Amino acid sequence: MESSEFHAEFPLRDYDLATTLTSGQAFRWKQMGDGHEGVIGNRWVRLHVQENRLHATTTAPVDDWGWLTDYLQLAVDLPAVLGSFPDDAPLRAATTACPGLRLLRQDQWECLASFILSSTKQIVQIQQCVALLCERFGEAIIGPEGTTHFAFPTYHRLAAASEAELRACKLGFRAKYLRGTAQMLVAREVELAALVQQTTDNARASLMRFPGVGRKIADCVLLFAYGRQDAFPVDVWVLKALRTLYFPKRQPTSKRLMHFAATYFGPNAGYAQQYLFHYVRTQVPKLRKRKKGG
DNA sequence: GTCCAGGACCTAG
DNA sequence: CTAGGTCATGGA
Repeated sequence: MESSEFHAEFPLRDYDLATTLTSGQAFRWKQMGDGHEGVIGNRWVRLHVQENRLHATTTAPVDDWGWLTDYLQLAVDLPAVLGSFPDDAPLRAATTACPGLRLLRQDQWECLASFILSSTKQIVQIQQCVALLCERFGEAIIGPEGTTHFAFPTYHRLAAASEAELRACKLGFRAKYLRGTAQMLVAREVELAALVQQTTDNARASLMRFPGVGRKIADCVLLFAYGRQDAFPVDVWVLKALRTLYFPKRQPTSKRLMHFAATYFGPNAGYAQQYLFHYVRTQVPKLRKRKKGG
């Protein structure tokens, strides 16, 4: 049986797709040749950019591409976002270093589950864990030429898995957190869809009821899945960015740093955070190597 | 071998 | 309230 492919094109402006897909907010994208392949919901998709046009290919018929344009947030006016940032040297450097870096709008459950896995793990390890979870617990999806891919597992499926099965996906101590969260969702103790109507503070408090979800992971989910662009996740990299770029001499307490982060960056603080995160993670190590080698 | 990774949680002071 | 230990696992 011959497999069919379905194609669409979209104009792209101010959008670095490769950097965005691999910037540590989503964990299922693989660079393949001149494009990226991944799974959104229960669709396999290949994306590739040519001359300011996005070419998308899937293996299931599509009558409405909203699932893709929404995921990629193609309608966001990036210059307007950058224009809302405070005008300071660190952000000028960060936005210059990676033009076109964007925030995605991901599935709420997948994002929550992925970031429960993320604690004290490197991005490559998170990708490994997510891939294992999908292979072992996700629904099969038919890709191009009969290849098999997997959707992200439902919380019903993960709630039914044993802790040992989850640990076999290299989750370590995070296994019981993921299982506990899945079970709370099955029991409807928290409804992810209902958080859309809540204020950011209330939604954050609801997310932090899940085991393994503290302030940082809650903010990641608010930012990457709920579009709360004022959410400002502070991980070890962002902490390093704040300390070295904004307070190189002083050594503020972490409480004061958090207060600075929560009040300084404005309505699109989450975007600023993503630029700072990517900047210190990619540029600062280079500067170190130069110093060491030269 | 050592340090560290998109932390959370528990305990002790 | 803050500080420190613990939890797994693998990359650099």
